[in-house]
Amino acid sequence: MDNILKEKILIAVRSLYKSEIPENLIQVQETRKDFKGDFTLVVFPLLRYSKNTPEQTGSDIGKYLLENHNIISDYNVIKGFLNLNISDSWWLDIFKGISRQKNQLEGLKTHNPETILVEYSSPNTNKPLHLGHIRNNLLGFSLFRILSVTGNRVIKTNIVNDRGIHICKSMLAWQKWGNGETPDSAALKGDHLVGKYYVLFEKELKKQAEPFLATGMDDEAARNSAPLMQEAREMLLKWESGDPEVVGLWKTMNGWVYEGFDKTYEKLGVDFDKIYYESETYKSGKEIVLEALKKKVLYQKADTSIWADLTDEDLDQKLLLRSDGTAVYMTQDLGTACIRQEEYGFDKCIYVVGNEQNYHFQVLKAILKKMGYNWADGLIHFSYGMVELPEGKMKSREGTIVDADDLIQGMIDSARELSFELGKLEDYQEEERVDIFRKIGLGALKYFILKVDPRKNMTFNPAESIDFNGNTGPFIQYTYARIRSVIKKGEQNGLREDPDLLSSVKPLQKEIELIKLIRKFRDVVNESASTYSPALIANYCYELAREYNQFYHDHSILADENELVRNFRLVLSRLTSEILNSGMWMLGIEMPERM
RNA sequence: GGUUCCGUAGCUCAGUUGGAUAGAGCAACAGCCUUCUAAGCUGUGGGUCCCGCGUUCGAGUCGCGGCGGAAUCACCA
Repeated sequence: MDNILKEKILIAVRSLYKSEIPENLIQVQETRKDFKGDFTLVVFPLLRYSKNTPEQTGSDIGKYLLENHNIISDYNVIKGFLNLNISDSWWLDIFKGISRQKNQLEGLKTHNPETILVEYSSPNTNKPLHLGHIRNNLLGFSLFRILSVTGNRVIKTNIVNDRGIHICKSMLAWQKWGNGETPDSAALKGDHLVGKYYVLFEKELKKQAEPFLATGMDDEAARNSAPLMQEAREMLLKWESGDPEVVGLWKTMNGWVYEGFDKTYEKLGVDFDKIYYESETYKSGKEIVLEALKKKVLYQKADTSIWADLTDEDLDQKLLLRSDGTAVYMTQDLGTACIRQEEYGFDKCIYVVGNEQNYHFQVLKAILKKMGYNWADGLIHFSYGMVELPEGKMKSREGTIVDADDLIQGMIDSARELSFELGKLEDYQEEERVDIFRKIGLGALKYFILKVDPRKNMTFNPAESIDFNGNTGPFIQYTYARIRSVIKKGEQNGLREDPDLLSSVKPLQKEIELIKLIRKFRDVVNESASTYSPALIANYCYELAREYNQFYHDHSILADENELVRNFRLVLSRLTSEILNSGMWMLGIEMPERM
């Protein structure tokens, strides 16, 4: 549409001013709400060809277009802006085209399909998931849906950080003070039980570190001097050498954690096609590093540690293997990337990882390229912002971590309370209500997080509950439920859509506004796919729902006396509901039929 | 200190490749349910778009310099 219009304008100005005007000077945008018109041509760039005032240039072009194209029904000029009205029949043609689509996701698969891995979640196995992980999971899953819809082969992967000193801390605390406690005996989710021992470890460690602190040691050194810390390190060494007892405990406790994680993932509605474990991938990272050392891409220091020199790329030197031969974080990421390229031959691998690791991924890519892996160009760090509290970062030591399970349950409970206050769903079975409250509570949570530009840090205030009114998930769900209700009622009264009745309608302004928005859906999805931004879809859905609610408020759908109007509004409503449903689906948000 | 990111209404956030008088929601206040779901709709108040300079016909948007905040610069992950 915009392109068709642009083309017509280009031809018009070229013939008016008899010169080869470059295409990029034709700037068409949607007309602002407070002016009359549908699209606006900015005429300033054309003045050097028209050699005339902005006003005169605008009306010359407007007059030409009005005379030569029946798409244009009217125009007006204000300062250097030519506002064009599109004829009703054109809007209706577009509308009819969209109404014939089987579903609103049809026809989005336009660009060349790629194989894309999306890595997200990536938890540590020593504590439960928190709000930061929720943002990560929702973004990753939504990206998967958006990229799939636009025609790519997308593989969801998760890499679990299941080894290292932090895991040993929980293990050691459990061993010392756990008395054989299990998730069953404690009636606690496995990840929370393990997290409890991690916290206990830190608490005991702090106690033990105090005497050292008193001698004037700094915090770090004091903690390292505590016997508990030394025990934890011994345990890590035992784990790395395969000590059966330690490995056994490690397996048991990680198993508890996975059971707990699975429940949280299920609640969030996210899943994975392939899960990697660092305990399995770090070895191949070592091999790759040793190989690269042979090829002299890397170098070895006197203490036998191995390094990459990236100083000529304005990056530092980076350690890849310690002098004792053990791997660091970067090592395993190198290994994992190579394994993934072998297994999937991906075009892109998108890492959904917080912006605190920007440097890490810059280095990761640089090292792989230095090693000669050209596919490393396809590594993309999807760097999202932190979730912060009003007073700053969440800190486990200060107990300000917002737990994922608690938050989810709290949202579902709030949905129930609000529904009760409003006197909704009273005639429903408890089973059905539970399902609806879950959809609404999670809808509110997910939308709250996904509507924000992923790159930016965002604030969550635990003291203020997440809203269910205004620019929220439930607002959009509510709009959807109302439409569904209208359609069902129409069906009961024998009202069915009739495509043949669409041509002779005279749409009202509000209805045209809706058609414009409906038309825009496809562009928004493509834009969100190319910029990796679910937020665009979220904000679009809100805009559409708001526009529809105004229409719904002002006009009757089923009770209008004109059959043509009833039919038209029914189709308009149906399309709106389908697009809201599709849009929210891409955000991983489910829509209730009633609420 | 170096690098990167951020700074828009009291609060949380939008703001397309630079375009007209910078928008929503929350909170506050005032209205609208005998009618398809009021988790809705309408209205009022609320702004030095951090500051300055520059580029441009035109800057919240681009460039430079400040100020403020965050992250990172580990033989942690």
